[in-house]
Amino acid sequence: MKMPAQYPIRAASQLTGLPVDTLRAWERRYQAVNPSRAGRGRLYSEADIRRLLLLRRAVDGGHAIGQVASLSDGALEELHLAGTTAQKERPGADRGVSLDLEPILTAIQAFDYSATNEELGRLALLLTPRELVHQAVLPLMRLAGENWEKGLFQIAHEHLLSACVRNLFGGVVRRQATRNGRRGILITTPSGEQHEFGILAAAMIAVAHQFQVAYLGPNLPVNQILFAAQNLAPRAVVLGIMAMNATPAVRADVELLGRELPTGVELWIGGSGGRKVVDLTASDKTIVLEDLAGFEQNLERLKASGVREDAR
Amino acid sequence: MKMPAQYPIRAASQLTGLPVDTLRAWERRYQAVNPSRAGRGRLYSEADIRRLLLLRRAVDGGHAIGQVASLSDGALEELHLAGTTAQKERPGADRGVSLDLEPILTAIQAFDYSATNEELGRLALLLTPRELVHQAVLPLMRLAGENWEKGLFQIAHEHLLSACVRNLFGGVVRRQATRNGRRGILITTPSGEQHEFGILAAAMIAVAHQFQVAYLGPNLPVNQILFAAQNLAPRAVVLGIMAMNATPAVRADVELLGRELPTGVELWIGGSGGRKVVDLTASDKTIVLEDLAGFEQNLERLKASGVREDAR
DNA sequence: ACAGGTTTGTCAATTGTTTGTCAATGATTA
DNA sequence: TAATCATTGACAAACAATTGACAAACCTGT
Repeated sequence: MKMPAQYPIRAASQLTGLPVDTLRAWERRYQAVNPSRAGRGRLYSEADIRRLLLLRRAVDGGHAIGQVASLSDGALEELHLAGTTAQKERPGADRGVSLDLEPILTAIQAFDYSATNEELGRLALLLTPRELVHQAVLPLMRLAGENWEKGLFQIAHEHLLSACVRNLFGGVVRRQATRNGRRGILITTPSGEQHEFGILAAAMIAVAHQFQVAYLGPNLPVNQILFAAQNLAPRAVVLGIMAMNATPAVRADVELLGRELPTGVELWIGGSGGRKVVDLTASDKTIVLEDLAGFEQNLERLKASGVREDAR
Repeated sequence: MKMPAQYPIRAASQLTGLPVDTLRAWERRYQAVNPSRAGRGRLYSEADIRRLLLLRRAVDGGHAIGQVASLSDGALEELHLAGTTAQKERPGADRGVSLDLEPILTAIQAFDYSATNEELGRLALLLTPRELVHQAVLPLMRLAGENWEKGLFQIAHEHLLSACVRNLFGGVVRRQATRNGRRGILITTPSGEQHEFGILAAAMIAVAHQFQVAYLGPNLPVNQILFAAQNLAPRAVVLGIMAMNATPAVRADVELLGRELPTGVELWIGGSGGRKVVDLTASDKTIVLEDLAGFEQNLERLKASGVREDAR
């Protein structure tokens, strides 16, 4: 039995970034939330925290608390989606900037490490790992890239964002990697491929799908990938390969893996160089992941096909 | 067959950083723990210590001891905690925690990702970031290296450990980096230096010393380091440089930084290549960090010299 | 564009509760 | 006898709730 966690007002304040006075004011004036009142002091539930974060997001987006306080959680979520399109009215606003991304973007722009970290953390609390990747981090990286092209951002801005995201993702993967499902996925990149972001995002998606993830980082020699796969006996080995690194050597590595991996272990290749290193004429168990959606489809397929053997 | 370690109240106080009185008060008033009372005085088990640390973490995170004291260990771990866990320095810490690295080593040997992760997490809970680096991670990396030389470990084993450590460190730095102290330290490596472990360890040490860390990851171009330093206005910029990467280009980078960094911003160079890239004849504000101990000495110096301006 | 009214974040004063710490005392051991 | 620990009682600081108030920001109708 799990007691739903309860948070006193101080903890709620830290988690939401709202001052305690504001928490009380919102409750007193608009009944924005109604935390339980066991004994002395308010106790906010997880749902309350989430709702407060939604409210904050709305308020940060320019809505008046008096107007949105009575909305349902669902309406609050839609409101932010609607806000992204309605944003166009505002002149000079970037297109498609989700409302909740703006605080982060301004934090990055101001080169405020703490603020970037905190806001990212709040988003992580509000969203599932999957949503975090799709709705927050990927758009953020895209926006950062655009801003760089426009001359608004420096490389350092991107490093700031990347470093914060890297730490955040690492923490999430770490927490979820223990005691998740029993289906395993091994994630890494072959020798020569240093880029980590793609496989980290993949790891986030995988944990969101309840897979037990073994994340080994980038740049692992083939024979070692093989060794790891033999020991971990995952359902699939996922490799990320960028186009610029899709060398003949890597292609040979992938072929080797396709041949030598234990039966029952699939080989999935993602990243912009995925297609380049897989020999499509050889119809083996190697699968090219065109994008994250394709990755998720394969995860779902695995989940479905694995039900029987899991139920045992 | 070894007896589970038992700690008298004084030792428990040292290990947890909680005053003796508090330990007794928590037990008397909330039955937060029930140490065995074999004859003379309380004897806390490892599990008790762990639980006390969890409780402390929760309390630091804004929870009331009266509310959380009755929660199970599992529930305590589940609690989301916002970033402000300003881990208080424990007086006389560092002392003989019977650190058993064996479980982790066997977990790595067995290539058990979850177990490695879990054991590392347990240590992280038990130790301050500083102790974690000195007493757990560095020894582990050394042991892994030795085992590799002996042929017991593969490269994959080291990757497994590195990946887990990377995620763990990232999470710790992330949590502590949010408005801890007001003293700032910028940590990164210059272009061409990809190795991240050293600067990550440095970041861990720095947060343990209550510094506000801006960790930007490796491989940042000089002009961007300069840009970041101008924006963040840290007390020091810390660069990690390995001997193999101590190229003339990097040397020029370091010189440039030594010249151009804003006044009041020190430049610290660490890593095995530190000495090679600093021109010792030019007596500027650049400091070579021989090892982590030297790093900590400089941190202490900064802390001491900054007292006045902090007190304002 | 401007005056008047409303919204809203923040602060202050007061009251009651929780919690860390301390002092006094007694018991046991080296 | 000195030292360590347990117990108990006590107390001040920190914390939370409530109410009231205020100023800045924000409408809104002219």
